Amino acid sequence: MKEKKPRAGASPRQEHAGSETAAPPTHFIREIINEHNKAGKFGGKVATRFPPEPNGYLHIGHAKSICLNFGLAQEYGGTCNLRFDDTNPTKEEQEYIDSIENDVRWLGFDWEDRLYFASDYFEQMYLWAEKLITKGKAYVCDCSPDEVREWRGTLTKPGQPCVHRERGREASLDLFRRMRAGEFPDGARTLRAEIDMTSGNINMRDPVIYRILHAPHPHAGDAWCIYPMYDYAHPLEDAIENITHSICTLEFEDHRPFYDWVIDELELPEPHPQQIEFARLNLTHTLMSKRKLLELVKAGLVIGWDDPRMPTISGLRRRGYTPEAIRDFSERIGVAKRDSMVDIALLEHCLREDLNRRARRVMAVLRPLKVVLENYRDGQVEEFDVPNNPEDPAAGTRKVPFSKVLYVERDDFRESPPPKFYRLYPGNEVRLRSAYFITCKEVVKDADSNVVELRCTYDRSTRGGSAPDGRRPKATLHWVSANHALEAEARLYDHLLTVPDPDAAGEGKDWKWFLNPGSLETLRGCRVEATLAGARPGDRFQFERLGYFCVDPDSAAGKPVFNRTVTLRDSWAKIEQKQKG
RNA sequence: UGGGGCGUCGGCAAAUGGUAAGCCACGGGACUUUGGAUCCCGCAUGUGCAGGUUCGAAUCCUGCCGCCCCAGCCA
Repeated sequence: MKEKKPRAGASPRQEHAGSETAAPPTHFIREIINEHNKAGKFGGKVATRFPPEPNGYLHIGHAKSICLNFGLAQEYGGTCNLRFDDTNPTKEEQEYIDSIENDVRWLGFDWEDRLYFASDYFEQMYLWAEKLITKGKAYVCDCSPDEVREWRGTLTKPGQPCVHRERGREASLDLFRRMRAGEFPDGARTLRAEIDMTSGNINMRDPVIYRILHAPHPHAGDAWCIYPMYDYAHPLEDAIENITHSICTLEFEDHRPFYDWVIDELELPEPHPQQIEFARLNLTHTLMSKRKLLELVKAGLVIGWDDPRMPTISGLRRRGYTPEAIRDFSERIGVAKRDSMVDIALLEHCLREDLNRRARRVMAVLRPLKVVLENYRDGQVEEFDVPNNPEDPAAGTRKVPFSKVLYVERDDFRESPPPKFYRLYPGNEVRLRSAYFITCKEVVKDADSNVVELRCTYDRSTRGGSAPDGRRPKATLHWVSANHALEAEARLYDHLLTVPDPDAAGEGKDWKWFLNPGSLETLRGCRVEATLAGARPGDRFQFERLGYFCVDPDSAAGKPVFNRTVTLRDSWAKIEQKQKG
């Protein structure tokens, strides 16, 4: 948002660009704009818009579009409008409008006073529709949906005009006015553009531009019972707002001829907005379809739109993602016209890079294993200074209490260590971060031979974590003092899907077949540093050696809940994985 | 078998006729009080395929092949 992240050194791309002014990496849309500017097409102006339909929550794919549209406007000293494309009241809700505004703002973009609704233009659109009828470029059609489909032909068979095409302008105008007046039931008639039933482009075979929908509208209320179709409305919205570059996704490429037709036939002022299509974002191991996401929410497979496993902006936010990381990601993936699938590892990389720089470090033991220091005095408590962020000395240090009974991570102990395991095992010495070296002397088990406690000794000469004789344990462990730690819940998230691309994983399996049953693991009884007692929902931390965590709104006083945003890179896990084959 | 797009490393993606950037991932090494971070090194004798033009082709031409989108009164 406000702070410009001073990345350690210039970005490699910028270095490649070769100047201090760091020209952004280019892409075909920038080139189109540059050409327009060179030719003076829009008088050097750049006016874009982000036009969501309020029928769901925004996701990471929308973030790409938001960053593109608002980013381009910023770059070229232009403007970007937030415009709700609310032409279908049967699917739209105020809740979605609110969430979208919130998400765009959270991402760090500002539409100032340019918040628009397509529905605010309905009267003008209606008047223009009448003009089309008067010009003989539109007619009221009485066909049923099935009949429309039949007359339309197929991909390889041209369509044919229905009788209503010939009914005359006056009749159409009269009927259209009565449609608006509410004389007909839903679906009884439509207004259609009159173009070419034989066009190879099916979008030009007299597309429907108005339909009857007796439904209240979340923004326009009950003012209308006929609503314009996207294909008719969108070019007009753009024209009304003097949009110069109307950026949308690839599937609308086929619609561009109609987009231009509408503006041309209505003889709207030049220069007309230019529609430009780019490839939408696809991300591995997740879903990028509003329909499927809605299904997850409705089926209760996730707790809501903001479930931290969701690729929604609200889900990512709750998970602990930062707007900076998402914006960086959007820039790095580039903009092109080829269908692509971006590895979610890149998103995670951008996040780690951002969080590493700014997240406060803290020690938290997720799966506690009790450690008793046999040679440490009962009741003694020491406090150690622990750095808050090694990446940022200015973040200072904090005091962390240490005592005879501690907890360490259960994963950090093995009774019989595999090769290259450097952590605790009988007889081995390790460092407790910022505290002492300890050596495992004895393993205490319960009746079922579960390890329940480690008896260790500490070396008092290693206070602070370094030995006078210079010996250096190969492992440094995080820990908490049993009597001082705070109990917490941790929610560990993994990918939503078990496969990178459910559509490619095939064999006729539905995407739901690939939902990851391990996408959420809830851990209770975690022990965290007492300094976390004052943490507020949304606060982010690095739990040393484990990952980045974010305080969930489900937290209660004294009972914090942490979402694991992303793990740290874990080279031991890789070694272990390889050992397992 | 109509129309519209797109094919460059495992994944993104530059190169705009002058001899294949960068990032992620992956592999190796250095350093390390986070097996974190950081830093080094490696990673397309070749741009879907086949021809052609040219001193020179990922870029131009021809012909194939493959993938995506379109038959909502959704957007």
